[in-house]
Amino acid sequence: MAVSKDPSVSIGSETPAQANSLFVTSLERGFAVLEAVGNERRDVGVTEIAAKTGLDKSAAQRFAFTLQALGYLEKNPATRRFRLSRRVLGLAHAYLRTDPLVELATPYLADLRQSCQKRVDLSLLDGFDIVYVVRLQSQREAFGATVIGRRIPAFCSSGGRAMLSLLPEDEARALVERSPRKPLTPHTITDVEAVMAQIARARQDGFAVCIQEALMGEIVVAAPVVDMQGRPRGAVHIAMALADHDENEVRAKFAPMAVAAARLISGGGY
Amino acid sequence: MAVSKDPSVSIGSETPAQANSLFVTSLERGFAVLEAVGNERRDVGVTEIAAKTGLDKSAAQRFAFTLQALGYLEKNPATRRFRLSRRVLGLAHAYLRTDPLVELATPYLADLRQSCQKRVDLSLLDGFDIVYVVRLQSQREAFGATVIGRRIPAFCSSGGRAMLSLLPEDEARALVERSPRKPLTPHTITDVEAVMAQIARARQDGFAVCIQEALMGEIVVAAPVVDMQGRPRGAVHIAMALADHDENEVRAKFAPMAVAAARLISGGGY
DNA sequence: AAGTTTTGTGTCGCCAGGCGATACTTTTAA
DNA sequence: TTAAAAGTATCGCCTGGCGACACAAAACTT
Repeated sequence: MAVSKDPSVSIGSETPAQANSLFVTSLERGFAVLEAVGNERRDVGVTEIAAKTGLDKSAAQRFAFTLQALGYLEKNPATRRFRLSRRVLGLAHAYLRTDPLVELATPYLADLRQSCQKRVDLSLLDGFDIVYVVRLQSQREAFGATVIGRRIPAFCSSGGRAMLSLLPEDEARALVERSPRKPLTPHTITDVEAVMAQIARARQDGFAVCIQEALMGEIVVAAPVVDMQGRPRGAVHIAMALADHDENEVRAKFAPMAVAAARLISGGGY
Repeated sequence: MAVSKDPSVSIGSETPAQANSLFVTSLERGFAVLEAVGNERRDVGVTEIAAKTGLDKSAAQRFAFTLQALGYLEKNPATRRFRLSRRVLGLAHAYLRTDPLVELATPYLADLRQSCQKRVDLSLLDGFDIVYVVRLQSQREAFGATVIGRRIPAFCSSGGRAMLSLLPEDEARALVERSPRKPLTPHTITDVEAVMAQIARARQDGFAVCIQEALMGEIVVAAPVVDMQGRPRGAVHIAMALADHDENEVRAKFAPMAVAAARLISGGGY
């Protein structure tokens, strides 16, 4: 689920902050089970769930059973192991229908995709990562299905840097410093100062460009979407193959398109 | 969340079946709250959550608080009301990365989109509905963002009819009869016999065509994906504007492409 | 502006829902 | 065949969560 090593779904060490009396532990445990299952590509059994969540076997059994009864998990009758059910897509759909920024941005993104003929994404900042919330594929990209919900570290994504460039310098720096900066490709810039320089450049330009930092062969330009107070709310990405377009062309031709779209969305009254 | 009126998230009438001692009620309640919030476009407060779920105000408060603490709900500090958080996308992403059919189908769908230059979808059957799990947009469609997770009644969708055509006649009929058959457009066929006739035709043809039954101006052809036992596992859709293509062209040109793709996916060892 | 209603927040004692140890059954591995 | 491991079922204890109530803060009304 997480892009990095997966910061343990475990319950073991009681989340200290939420010792609040309103906190319903069972719910937390249920979600821990759900995420534990979701983190594995293969089906997982109750023993393994118990191990991954820190719950004992009985609890794992009960929560898995309940999630299955609710339709969020499916049980393979043959192996008696669990996997996520299509049902979880319902929540994502509800979110996408609900979020005002998504609703507002979608038509502008469609126009942008139409005019640039490249892959267009909308991402949001969430903790150390950006999350893709909308993806409009380009005509010919064969790879990557719909990566809705995918998370990428903000420090090495164009969208992340675009958004960070609008935060106060110290906030941005703090986030970069505290972020696990595991390189995603050989080209990922991980040095704090170097990343901050990229962010500074983005602040000047009004957009950020990343070259093969998240995915080999890919160049991405992103412009930030802001709310009425000027704080970053998201980012518009245009992504393409480095084989087809060099940095100069991206900055000269595509960056202004991303900026224009982001500005339209920002001004849309969100 | 549901496409129809929304069959009440309510807890009130204890789900009788799941009186099993393994069933963890708190989890069910938590999800009821989550879905109650997701069903509304606007933010909802604890009182309203209580009303919609049948929980009392205290319970609604506790679950909403907990879901917020877990990151699945966001609280607007101004209105003190809740909405779904982007966090729910994580589950969808995990599902899409996990499901073997999705993984298997994606490259074939990309090829199909490439060759037909239309919108291509993959759907699964779930209860009375089909659920869209993959969508590859066409080049110029301006509408509809990523409708991952959207549900459409099976009886009036091409994918649904394609899948139903491979079920035993009585099973298919039972599903159609018991399904709420509220028309989505003036062209939606709701008469059971008429729907069964469409399904019979699909059985013969190996694909189903729907014309403006789910969305005005849209014509869709779908072919079923089957598992090793020949039971339907999903459907490949090709959708386009009725303004651009008539039924004859769709049947002659696009149907074979959908069938071929579905067959490749079916044979992919799922 | 004062009153009135509605909605969100905080508290607390009671008790049933859930916890987890244990035992049983089935499957997988050796 | 045997053994180890994983899934399933049971059950008494006890604590987590339930829900009635009171309080505070908005949001309407007049």
